[in-house]
Amino acid sequence: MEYSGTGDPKRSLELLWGVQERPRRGPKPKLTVERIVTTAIDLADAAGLDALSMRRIAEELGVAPMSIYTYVPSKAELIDVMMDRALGELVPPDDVPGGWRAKLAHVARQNWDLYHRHAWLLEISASRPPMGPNLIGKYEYELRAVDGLGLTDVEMDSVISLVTGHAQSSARVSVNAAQAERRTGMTDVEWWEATAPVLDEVLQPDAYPLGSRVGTAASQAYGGAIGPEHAFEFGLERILDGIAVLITERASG
Amino acid sequence: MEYSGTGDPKRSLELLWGVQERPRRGPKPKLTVERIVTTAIDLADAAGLDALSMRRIAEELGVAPMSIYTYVPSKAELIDVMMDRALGELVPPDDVPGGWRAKLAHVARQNWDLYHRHAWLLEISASRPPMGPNLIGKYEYELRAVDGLGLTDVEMDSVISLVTGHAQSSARVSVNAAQAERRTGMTDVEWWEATAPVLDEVLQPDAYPLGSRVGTAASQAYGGAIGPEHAFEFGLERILDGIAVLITERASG
DNA sequence: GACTATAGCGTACGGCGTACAAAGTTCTAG
DNA sequence: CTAGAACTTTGTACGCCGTACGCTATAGTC
Repeated sequence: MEYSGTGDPKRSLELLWGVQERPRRGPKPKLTVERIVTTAIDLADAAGLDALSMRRIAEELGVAPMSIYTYVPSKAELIDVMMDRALGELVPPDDVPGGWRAKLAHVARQNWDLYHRHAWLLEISASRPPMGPNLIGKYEYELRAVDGLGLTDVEMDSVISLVTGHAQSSARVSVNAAQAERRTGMTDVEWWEATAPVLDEVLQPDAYPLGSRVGTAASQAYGGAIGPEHAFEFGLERILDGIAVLITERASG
Repeated sequence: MEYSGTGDPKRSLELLWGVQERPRRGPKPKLTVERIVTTAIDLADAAGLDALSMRRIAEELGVAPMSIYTYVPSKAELIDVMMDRALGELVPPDDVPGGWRAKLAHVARQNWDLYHRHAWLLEISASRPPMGPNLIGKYEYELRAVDGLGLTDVEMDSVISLVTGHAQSSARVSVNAAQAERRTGMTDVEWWEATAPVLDEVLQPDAYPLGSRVGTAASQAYGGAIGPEHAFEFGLERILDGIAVLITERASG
């Protein structure tokens, strides 16, 4: 597990906002923070955060491992910058036609997509969020989706957290499922074929009637890759319905 | 990041269900899987999954590191067993008075509490779930909370995923916030005092009007430890409202 | 008493992040 | 034009990690 926000806040922020002034002496730098971040994101996209090592980044850049530390205080700060960079890919909901509901759905799907493009975002434990331009911008335009509906400020914040949290947790399931095969070298079918017989030996017949019935139905209806996406859309509809109830209450009460 | 379900499924299941037959020869084992799992859970509770190493467990048990591998094929399987064991602490919703709504709320809060007691559960990437008695039991009794309401099997599954997913994602925020101080050696106040001035220098005034207003309101209303819990309860209410809409549809349609 | 299955463990390998100090490079001050 | 300061690059080393391998000691079976 990698942790964000463990470094010196001042140094982190300078990095995130790119406010380091050009030094006036010394040899020309071979690299830039930009190039390091781009390389690191590519590596993490391809192989996950576990496979992202300072040595590996350096190798990719044709440089000694320790050279990276001239540009970035530690791996934690690098990951902060990677994260903020990735958030810059999100498309704000402002131009989405339709009311709050369509805009919130757009926000959720943008987040869902982003986690699939950069699955390593799900491996970061953001104790203290990297306060970069893109994170702050994200918060701002996501809030605009629910502005002017009669919700309190605190409710607006809660609604955004709920919707983005749902996107994150659904994406986690989806991404894990997609990665399981690569990681274990075993397809879902192979895994189940190895698991089911042993499970049958150990399970009392009809000990779990509901679980067997529902589990079978669910896996048959949306077996494989469609399952998590369906769960995401299903949950999103319920959540938006629930938010609609709140908005109606506030409007009529 | 630690991964579950990466080992041989057959061996994993034998471990989870405790069906290894007692060997008939050789020296008396010093340890049991039980003791190893208990020790590992205690260590993980205290210091997180990162600090849980085979060497550390062995030290705690007064044994050489490699001895653990007599009982457990690898760290991945050990974590599978730890996870299933932890799930055994959950209290089923059957005896909760009230209808589906009270029962689902109970399920959500049980999950929320569990993640706080065993924060390391959030660090496990469960690509293939450990099919132990407690995981299977959990699915069964959670489904009972929404049985007989006119929902399809697939909908029942989706509802449970939604509720437990919300508990997990809210707990993740809460746990991260609680751990941030220990991890960084810096309180929230100190962190913000170091962050805010640098941020002010770099931010255009009024560039983010909504974000500033709402962010301030949210952090003042539920500053510190209450924030995540409020977000959890808020989200739970919205989700249950949304599920109510679905149930009403199914009943009337 | 011989055989064998099993438990326990010492050693070693290849990975990680990064502290530290030495060496090389470029600019500035005098 | 030169000396030294500021800066970049890098080699080495430390202490962690999971665990493969093979040896030794032990306990049950024939």
